Amino acid sequence: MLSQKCKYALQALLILARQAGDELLLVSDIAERENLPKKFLEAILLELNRNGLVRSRRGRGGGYALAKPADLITFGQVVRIMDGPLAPLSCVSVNYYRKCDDCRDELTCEIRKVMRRVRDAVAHELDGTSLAQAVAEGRGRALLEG
Amino acid sequence: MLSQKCKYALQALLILARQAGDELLLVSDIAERENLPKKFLEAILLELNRNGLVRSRRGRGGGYALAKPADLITFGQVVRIMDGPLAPLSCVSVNYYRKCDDCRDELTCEIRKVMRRVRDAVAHELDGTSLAQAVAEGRGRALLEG
DNA sequence: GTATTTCCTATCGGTAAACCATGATATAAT
DNA sequence: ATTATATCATGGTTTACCGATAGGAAATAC
Repeated sequence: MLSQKCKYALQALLILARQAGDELLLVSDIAERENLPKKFLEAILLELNRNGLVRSRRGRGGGYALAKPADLITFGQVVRIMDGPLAPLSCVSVNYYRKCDDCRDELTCEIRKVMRRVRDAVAHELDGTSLAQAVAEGRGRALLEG
Repeated sequence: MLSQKCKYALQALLILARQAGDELLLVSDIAERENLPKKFLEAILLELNRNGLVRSRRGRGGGYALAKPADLITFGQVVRIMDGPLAPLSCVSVNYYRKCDDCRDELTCEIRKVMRRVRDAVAHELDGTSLAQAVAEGRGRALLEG
């Protein structure tokens, strides 16, 4: 299950994605629009900023915007930043691989084989869906294929 | 990510699945073979018992065996018992559906649409793989299709 | 009736999730 | 410059869950 943090991140990013142009949005505005806890959202956007998905300006007239076009930001990127590996087992993770503590032989582990397929299926969906696609889909029809 | 508990459960069940016939296996034997904490495994098998995946007999000569043929027990069943919903959001869960706390309209939520596909992909893999298939696959080739 | 083995309840330390409070720092308008 | 406005940084709180263990009750075989 996705963390609350990750859900909030996706909500915020989708709002920014819908915001055409380079207009900056305030944390408080996003929080209000989506009913998110403001301080928590602040921390989330900060993390997204450090990871290059979002850019910011501080001080009066400041705020947040996407750091790149919405079709270059995928759900997979967001989930990995917020919640870590997509894989159900670290030993089948591509981006966060780590051997299982007590595994005698990774190559013959039946659980691993199954979970590898799960990981691939999840990654296929999440890495294959961008913010732009999700927004378009929400408008009634998927206009962008990726 | 799967919990440790769930991993242990799958390991134990695969051992039982490999055990032909109705021979009972001791908790201590399973624990020893797979290097699992015995007391913890005890609790896990108890839970699997209460959920009908496993049957037991107590006292001398007692132990555990699968409650039904290995091709009728799927990874999906096990994961749901141990870790709950497969879905990344409760609002897209089929077996554990629950509305998101702060969702204004479930039907237009873009995040939900994406996560629904993820859920389906995961369920397809896990519900489509039985203990028997995993064991067969481990022997080099999948002999059973389901 | 005694040894064996599962069943049941309770507990515990550690860790992470979800926030909140406070203040520092950068920016723009006055 | 000063002030109002925002983001940035740090640290704490509360709650809940995860992984595991302890101790004994209940059932079964010999």
